[in-house]
Parts: sequence; C-alpha cells; structure tokens
Amino acid sequence: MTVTRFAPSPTGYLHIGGLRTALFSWLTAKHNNGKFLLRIEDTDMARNSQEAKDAILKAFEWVGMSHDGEVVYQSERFGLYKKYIDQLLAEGKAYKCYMTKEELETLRKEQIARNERTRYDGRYRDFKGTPPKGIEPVVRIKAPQEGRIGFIDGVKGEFSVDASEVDDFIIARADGSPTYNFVVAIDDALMGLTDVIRGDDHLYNTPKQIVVYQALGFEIPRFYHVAMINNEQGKKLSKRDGATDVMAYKAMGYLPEALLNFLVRLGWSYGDQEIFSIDEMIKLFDPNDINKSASSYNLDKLLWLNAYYIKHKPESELVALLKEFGVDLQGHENCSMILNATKERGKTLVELAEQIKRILAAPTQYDEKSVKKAFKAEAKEILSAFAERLAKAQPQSQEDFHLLMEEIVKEREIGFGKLGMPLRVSLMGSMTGAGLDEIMAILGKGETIKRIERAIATLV
RNA sequence: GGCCCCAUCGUCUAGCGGUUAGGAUCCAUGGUUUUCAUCCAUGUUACCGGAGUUCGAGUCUCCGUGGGGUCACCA
Repeated sequence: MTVTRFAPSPTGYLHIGGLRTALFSWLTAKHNNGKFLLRIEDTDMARNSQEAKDAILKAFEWVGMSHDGEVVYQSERFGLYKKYIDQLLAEGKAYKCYMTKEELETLRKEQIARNERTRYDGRYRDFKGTPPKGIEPVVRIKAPQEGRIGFIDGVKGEFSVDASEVDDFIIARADGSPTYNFVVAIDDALMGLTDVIRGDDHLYNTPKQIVVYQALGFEIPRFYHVAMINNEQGKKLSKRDGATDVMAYKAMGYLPEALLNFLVRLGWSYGDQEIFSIDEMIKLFDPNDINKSASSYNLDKLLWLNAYYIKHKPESELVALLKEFGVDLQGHENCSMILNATKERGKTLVELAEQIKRILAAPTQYDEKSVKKAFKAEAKEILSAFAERLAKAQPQSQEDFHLLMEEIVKEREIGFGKLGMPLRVSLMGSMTGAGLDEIMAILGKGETIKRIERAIATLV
C-alpha cells in the first residue's frame, strides 16, 4: 500500500510551497488508495512553538486535506530513537566523538582556508584510547568512505554523490538528543513510507538518510524531490513576497479549491487541462509527472481560478462562506437573486461581499466622478418622473421594473443612459454594478424610491 | 568556492528527432450587455548562447551563460 507523509517542523505557519508539497503527497496517497500521514518534526525544542503546530493543523483543515491516523510528534519518540542509537553503537556502526564544538570550528576554518570542503575528519572513528575527561561526546554514524551513494529520484532521475560528500555526521548531540537526518530516516521507515515527496532542498539529506537506512537495515522508500516555488522575480519565496502564509489566502477571500487547483498546476500538468476538481486531481495525479524545473508564482492565475470557483459554487456554501466577510444572507428572501446579481462581479469573497453590501445598504456616499457624469441637467427631472411612475405601479418582477424603465425612455425619446446612469448612481453610489432591473427587483419598490429621493435631495 | 540540479511566450505549461511550436493567464481589440462584470471572438509575445551528432534538433551530446539547491551538535 502506498504511504506518503508531510513532515513540517513547527517553527512558523504553513507556507504556500509546503502546501504544494503536501498536496502532491496527499494526492499520491489518495490516487493509490493509500495513506497520507502527518508528522511534526519538533526535535529542536528551542525553535518549536505550539502556535505553529496549531497553525499548520488549521491550514490543513481549511484546505480539506485530511491525514490518516494520529499526528506523529517526534518529540514524543526520543526513547525510540535512543534505542536505535544504542543499537548502532553496540554494532560498531556508530561511535562516540569527543571533539568539542571549538575544535570542530577550528577544523572547519582550516579547511576553508585551504579551500577544501568542510567535513568531519573522522578522528574518533576508530578511536580506542581513553576518552578525554569532562567532555560529553556526540554520536556519529559510520558513513561509507568510498564509492558513491545514490538513488533513483522520481522527479530528478538518477542521483548520486561521492561518498566523500557525506561525512560521519552526528546522529546524537552531546545532550543525547537525536538529529534530523537520523530521526527522519527512522520515522519514515517505521511509519511504513513507500513514497517520500519533499522539497528538493532536501536532495542532499537523502544520501545521509540512506546511510541510516542501510545501517539499520531498513527498506529504502522511493524519493521525489520537488523543485521550489519562486517569486515572480524567480527568486526564492520569502516573507517579503507578501502572502506566503496559507491562511492569509483564506482571509483574502480565496476558496481552498481554487488555491489547490492553482498549486497543483505549479510543476505538474495534464495536457491542456486547467481546471481540476479535487476528484480529478486524485484521479490524474502521478508524482512521476512532476516537472524538474522550479516555477514562480503569479497571482493572476489564482485570481482567475478563484473567480471561476466562486461562479460555480453552490449557493448554500457561498452563503456560509460569506458570513466570515460580514455578509449574512441566511434566510434572506432575495438570497438567490442577490447572489446571481453579484457572483460574477467578485474575484474573491472579499470583493463579492462588497458587491452585496452595496445592494443591502443604501449608498452612504456617491462616487464623485459618476455623479459628475450622470447627473447632468435633466437628470433630476427624469428621476422624479421615474419615481412617480414607480409609486403608482405595482412592479413585482425584474421584467416589471424593466418595462417601467422602457416606458419612460420611449415616451421621452431619450437614450437609456439618460435614465440608467443617474438611476444607477442613486441606487448603488456609482456607475458600475449589477443590472438595474435586477437591483430594483431585489430592493423592491419602496426602497428603490427611497434611494432615488435621497439621491435627488443630496446630489442636485 | 566544492558538489549537484534546472532552463519553451511576462507567468503557469504542452511538446518526448520531422508541428504554421499548442493551451491557459495577463495585456490589447471587437462583439454581447442600459453600466460594470461575465461570456464569445481575434490579436501581440517564447525554444538562453555556441559548437557537435543527424537528411532533419526545442527535443540527443559537450561547452558556456544565467538561475537555484546544498555544504550545522537547524529542520
């Protein structure tokens, strides 16, 4: 069975790049009816925070990517790691190193001065003497000293590094706590991972982890190293680039399905298809099709996708979502009409909410430019005539209102705009927005007349 | 700097030795619409450079250039 995972370290919020990697892993699992596991890599007690853990979990909940089984916390598994450290020590596959941090630093400086690659020199690898007093040793693993360490990457293809690139790295610190590459290999093996999909910034960790796999006799999973997402300038995504926090997209009024659709197309494609429902993604995604090159992201497409998903969102769901943006249409008698009139005019839920608010409440101020353009000489007279006619009639439907407008325009032999423009400013405060008959049908006769009268009073 | 990865319209991408190099987004124009938006149509824009292999190269090889990753008792 296919088992994948996402393994963030809780040092901050979930960012957009992490979400894409998680999505790829999740899709791979779902595609194969497998499991998608979540593991929190919190071995560095100093940098972890509970808020970060919560934020990550929340982001997953928002996008609807559920994990299988319990969340695994590495901080709760130190005993397990200790067991394997002792085992390797006993088997002579790892050893204690009494080099101090200062000595290591000195060695490094010398190597840099000689223009060499910085690496541990293996001085305690075969140490048999009496260990120096007063020094808590670290534990280092014995890495192969010659040949190449390689694997086949599902994205990059064959990949290998010279054994000299991998030194006897530390698996347990002086305080006994295990290090990253060691615990990742153990957890991935113990959790039964078949496919490890992660950012290609981990490419060089893989040979190290393979050393651990081999020392412990674990089966090596298949790796996929996904290229990074860059900003529009092609540079590494950083906090300076604005919204990198997944939850920021929620606040900006994006739909999770739009964000996921956007992300799945970054580094992956299926012919010319642009729109993918979650089910389609699951059906079609294959990690072996992931692109090798990095991609930079550009919000235009996300915005377009978001507009698409808003347009196609079922009404009831839209109503529920809109509540978080200050609009409550629950139980509103004209709910459908309002949504139909505004749906296509908002690229985000924020914009959609604004559009709806303009209908729900009378304008508190009128757009200056629009007023200047619309309220020419005879505007007041035409509007008054229209209001009068409205008062006498009993318009119910959109069509009724439309006919009323047509009557006036025809009788007076004027262009539609002569009535339409000032009317629109009166009702909405500006010259843009939904159809007039649509708006009036929503507002009803009374509110329409009220808004017209108010506009005449304040604008003319 | 060492090692390694990558390279098609501004952006996301298709292409897997023979195509007028396709789609999407953005932008522009036109149509639909009383306005805006939607929708529809049309258009501009790309194979990083140089050698080689081949009858033929965006596609294969090499070199260069550019970008990126990585070299911790961080993860």
